[in-house]
Amino acid sequence: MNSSVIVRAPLHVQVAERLRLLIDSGELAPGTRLNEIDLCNTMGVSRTPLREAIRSLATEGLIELQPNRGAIVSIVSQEDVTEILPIMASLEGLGGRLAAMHMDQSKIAQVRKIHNQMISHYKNNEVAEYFETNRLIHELITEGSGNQTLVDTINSLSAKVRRARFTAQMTKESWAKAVSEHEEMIAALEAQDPDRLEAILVQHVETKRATILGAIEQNP
Amino acid sequence: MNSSVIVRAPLHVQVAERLRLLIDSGELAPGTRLNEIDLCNTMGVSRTPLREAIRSLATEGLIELQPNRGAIVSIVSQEDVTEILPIMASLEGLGGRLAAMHMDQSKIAQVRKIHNQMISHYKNNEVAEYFETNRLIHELITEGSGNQTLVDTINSLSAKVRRARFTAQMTKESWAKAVSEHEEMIAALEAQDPDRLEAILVQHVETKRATILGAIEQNP
DNA sequence: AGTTTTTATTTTGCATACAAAATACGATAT
DNA sequence: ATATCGTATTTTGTATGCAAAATAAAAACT
Repeated sequence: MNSSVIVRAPLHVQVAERLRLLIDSGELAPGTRLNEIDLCNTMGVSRTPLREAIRSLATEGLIELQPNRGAIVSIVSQEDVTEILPIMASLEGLGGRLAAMHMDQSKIAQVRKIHNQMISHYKNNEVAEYFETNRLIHELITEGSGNQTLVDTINSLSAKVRRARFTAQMTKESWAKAVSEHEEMIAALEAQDPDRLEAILVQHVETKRATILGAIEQNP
Repeated sequence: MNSSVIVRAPLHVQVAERLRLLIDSGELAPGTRLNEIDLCNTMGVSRTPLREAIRSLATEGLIELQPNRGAIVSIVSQEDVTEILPIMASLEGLGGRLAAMHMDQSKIAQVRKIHNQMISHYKNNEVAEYFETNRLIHELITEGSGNQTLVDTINSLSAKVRRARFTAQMTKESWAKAVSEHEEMIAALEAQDPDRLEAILVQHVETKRATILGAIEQNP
């Protein structure tokens, strides 16, 4: 008996993953029309699994179906972002509250470690590395909630905001503010203070919202 | 030129809707295996659109794919419900907060009207009608937030909890408590007090959580 | 009899083929 | 030259066919 059977994922799942990656990386920009035959050729699969993958990503919201006219990479509007961020604030706040209650010392220490890395990236002005460690910290805290549905829900919303790519527009001031909020986050987490961590995370997303909307104003 | 073109929905969308209905109504019970050929016959379509629909519902979480072995109606576990309800509490709270800020008097009056209907259903012990009006009130408040993404997110989570069908297990006490919380909700809404409405809604979902978990205890 | 092995049947996964709609193109008319 | 109509081509939507995997059934063996 073998309980760890290796089952290679179905084609439509693999295709969905590849498409998600292409969309997330911006290689398939928002608004791009998805030509089935072209994609089939580049991916080396037939139309059936490709179409199944497209349907999946459509229900995920990454792709928009246009009946009889195929599908396009969905466009994340300013309104979408404005709608999503308050939801993210609530959910990240909840995640932080639960994480402060449930995370053990070793995991908290791990977050602290990455936080320190992030700070040094900030000081060295290493933007890409900063964003990556930043993302990782939020991910670890959310996962620390122990609520997988919460993690999934946040990820799905977060993916859309990320795709809008306003992050690069961060000013010196907003960056400094974000970093100082992160200091407070870690302190609240180490103190295992749910109320405080929740409040800081809600505030943190609010800062993010202000940053993003500020950036949008300048690029109309 | 005609801007209101009638485009009949693609088959896979129609099929997905019918499947969703069958699952939601319990006609397709959790755990039921979905035989493609059988479903094709009953629905009068070929396997291609059916499979596309199944993939969609799978990413929605209503269906679980089992590679090389088809799909089953996904089973909502007690853990799932335990995870979902705190999220619903946060989101409904946010919805209420926004609704208290944005809803106009006529819409608030509409909620009051349905609330009064709900109360009379409660007094007459009309359970089904009570639940329907109850659901409608929550829907109206959430929609009153003006945040469509929030509405969608809540609906998606709510659908899973509803499918678990623990609602029938409500005791006299928990029912009374829910009703009194609803009185407070309406008062807060009419006073257009965001903080209060948010707090009540969070509390309300907490009551629901206690009711459901109490019911689960008795039916192991 | 019970268990394993082999064979047959069903069911899913993927590819292809055909039909319908949409788009692109060109000819004709004004 | 532009606009409109009609035809050709492309692209999507749906159905079907074939291969592989899984399940069920039958046979062989202990």
